[in-house]
Formats: sequence, structure tokens, C-alpha cells
Amino acid sequence: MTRDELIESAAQVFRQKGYHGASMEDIAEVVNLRKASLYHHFSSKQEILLEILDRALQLLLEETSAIAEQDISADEKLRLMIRKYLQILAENMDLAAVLLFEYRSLERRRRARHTPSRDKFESLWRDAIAEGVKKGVFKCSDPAMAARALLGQMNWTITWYSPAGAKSISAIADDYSNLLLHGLLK
Amino acid sequence: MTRDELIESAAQVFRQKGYHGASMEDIAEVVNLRKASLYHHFSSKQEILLEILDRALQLLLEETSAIAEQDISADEKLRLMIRKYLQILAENMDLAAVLLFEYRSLERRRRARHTPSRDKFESLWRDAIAEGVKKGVFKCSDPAMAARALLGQMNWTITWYSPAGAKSISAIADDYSNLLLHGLLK
DNA sequence: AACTCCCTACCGAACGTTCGGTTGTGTTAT
DNA sequence: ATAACACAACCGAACGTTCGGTAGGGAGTT
Repeated sequence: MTRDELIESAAQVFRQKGYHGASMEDIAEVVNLRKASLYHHFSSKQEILLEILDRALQLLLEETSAIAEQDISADEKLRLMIRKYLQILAENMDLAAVLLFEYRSLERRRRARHTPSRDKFESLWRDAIAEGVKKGVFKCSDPAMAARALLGQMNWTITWYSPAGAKSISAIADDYSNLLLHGLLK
Repeated sequence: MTRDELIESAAQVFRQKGYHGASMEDIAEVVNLRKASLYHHFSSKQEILLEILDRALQLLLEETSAIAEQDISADEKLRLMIRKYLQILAENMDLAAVLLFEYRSLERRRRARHTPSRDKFESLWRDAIAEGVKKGVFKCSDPAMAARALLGQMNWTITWYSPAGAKSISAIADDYSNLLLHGLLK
């Protein structure tokens, strides 16, 4: 039983029941172990949660920051970042859902350790938009708020998206991009 | 101690700790009662949760549907609905946060009773956008998805908004409206 | 006024259950 | 032999819920 498998299964349980609603026995059941055995791999339930959050954020940070560093037009960059973000979200729905919805279940001290990466991630989007404004391709009075609006609509996707649904992730990404860039008005 | 005060206080605790993370004693403490006394007003913890969700949704549904029925231009209607939605969210942050983030903690049967109102609420937004498309003022290939995108960014606001922050709710509503209608591109 | 009766609101104590976590002992693979 | 891994059994604490009972105020009767 690898650490990654345990993390993945725990994320699945946490996503389904919430952190406090899920017991160590619930997690153990998924991986066919007794709950005592989990303590051979992790020191506490909180450590599992932290590892899920760190891992999920790392996935998102790595791949989107690589795009953010590219030297391409601001609107094209945003399109690519949106697509990549949604892709990772869809490919790691359990991890991502826990990252987005169980953050507050992390106790103070662990949360303090995790938060800097979160801020760094948000600034990635803020900077991408601000860059477009500076270059004269975007008009936007408050890039920080536009970034949060965009992140909000993308994050919320996880509450309704299903791989079995009619729309593929890349189709959703295109819709989001067009909506964000061109708006609703004719 | 009125039922409304209890609901409000319970929402505050649920928002802070999550449904499963909050104990009946936590709630009782806020209203200066013993936990046993709560069972004079409610039959169970689940009933409290359901009542919070119903109440929050009712607030949102009543006021936004009144706007949706008005005979005004599609873009103006959307602006008003966005403003009203965010207003109610901000004025009832505890109730709203529980509605948005603790939905899944509601057990099956109670959830089944609550869900129809949710669907009705979402269709309100979908119809508002579809109406604009039909009248030729919006261009949008998938109104249902645009509605979910909009709801996503508005809902996410509750994760970062603070009444003490720099931006007022109506300023945020204007930003969201402009972004949604005109887009980011110059 | 004095009395009984009832009702709402509340509480202390305890119930059975489940929780996260520990301990000690086996089993397996190197 | 040794280290890694898994297990059964167990612990104290906390959980949601129940129960018997108390305090106090209003209504109705005498």
C-alpha cells in the first residue's frame, strides 16, 4: 500500500463525507486495512488532510505556473491557464474538492504552513490579468477581483461537473474563456 | 429564545466549524443554554441544518424571483439580480455559507425535500440568460453553463468577502456585472 | 385572593455509540 | 535477523440524544 494510494483514497472519503464526517475507519475500509494500520503511514488524521491539500495545490501550482511564465499574449495565456486548471481539477476531483472545501478543517498551525502556497497561487492569476491590462489588451479596473471571480467560477465547477456529463472539460474551458474575454453582450 | 435566534446562532457555528465539526454543545454555548434545552426547540441536529438551508434559500428565491418577473431589458435584469443576490448573501453570510457549503451534510431524505427549491433557483438564472439570448441582446451558446459560471463566481465571493474590506457589496456587484456583460478584452 | 391546573422553557445526569489514537503481537519480505 | 507492515484489542473522551424533573407565569375556579 503506497502513500499515494492512501492519500487518494482518503481524499475520496473526505470529499464524500467531509473531513469531520469521515472517520479513520471509513478511510481504512476503502483501502482494505484496519484503522490501526493507518497510523503506521500517518501520525494523525490531520496529517492526512494536510498532505492532501499540499499535494492538490502542488499539482495546480506546478502546471499553471509553467504556463504563466511563457511569453505569449495575455489572452492566449489566460485561455491556456484556464484549460490546464480545469483539466487538473477534473483529473483529480477528489484531491481538488478537498483542497477547495475542506481547507477550514485544517487546524491553525498546519493551515499557517499551507497558506503561503495558496496566496502564491492566487497571485499567479492576478498577475496574469494585470499583465494583460498593462499591455493594453485587457480593460479591468481591479485585476485582483477579476482573478477571484474567475477562480470562483472555475472552482464551483467541481460541484456540478461529471465526467459522464454532456460537456467535456475542454469544452467547458472554452466556454469559460469566451465568456470571460468577450462577455455576454452581443 | 426565539426560533429565529437559534437558527441564526446555529448557522454561525456551522459556518465556522462545519456541520460535523460543530457539536450541539457549541451551539448551546452561543445562545447561553444547555444542549439538552435545544431539543425543546428542535427534534435533532439535522432538523436545525434543514431549517437553515430552507430559510437561506427562501430568502434568495423570494427576492430574486421578484426581479426575474419584471419586464425590463435582459442586461438590466441580470444586473439587478446580481446586485440583489450579493446583497442577501452579504446580509446573511452565516445562513448563506451553510446553504452553499453544508448542503451535502444533509441526510438523503431531508435533502430530497430541499432539492426542488434549489433547482428552481438555478433555473431562474438560466431563464434570465436564455431570455436575453432569445431577444438578441446576449450571445451565448449554452445559457445553462453561463448561469452556473455566474453562480459560481458569486457563491465563491463568500469565501473571501469581508464587510470590513475595501470593496462594498454593490461595488463588487458592479464589477461582476461589467465583467460578465462586457468581458475582459478591450 | 387563594387555589389548582397546565404549559412553555429549561436543566442535570445519564445513555449507548463512535471517535481518534495507542499498545503489543504477529506476519511477511529482504 | 531485521525492518516494514498489518492486525486485534483496547482506551479515554466526546458525541447526539433521552429522560425525569424544576421554575415560573397565565387561565380558570372557588
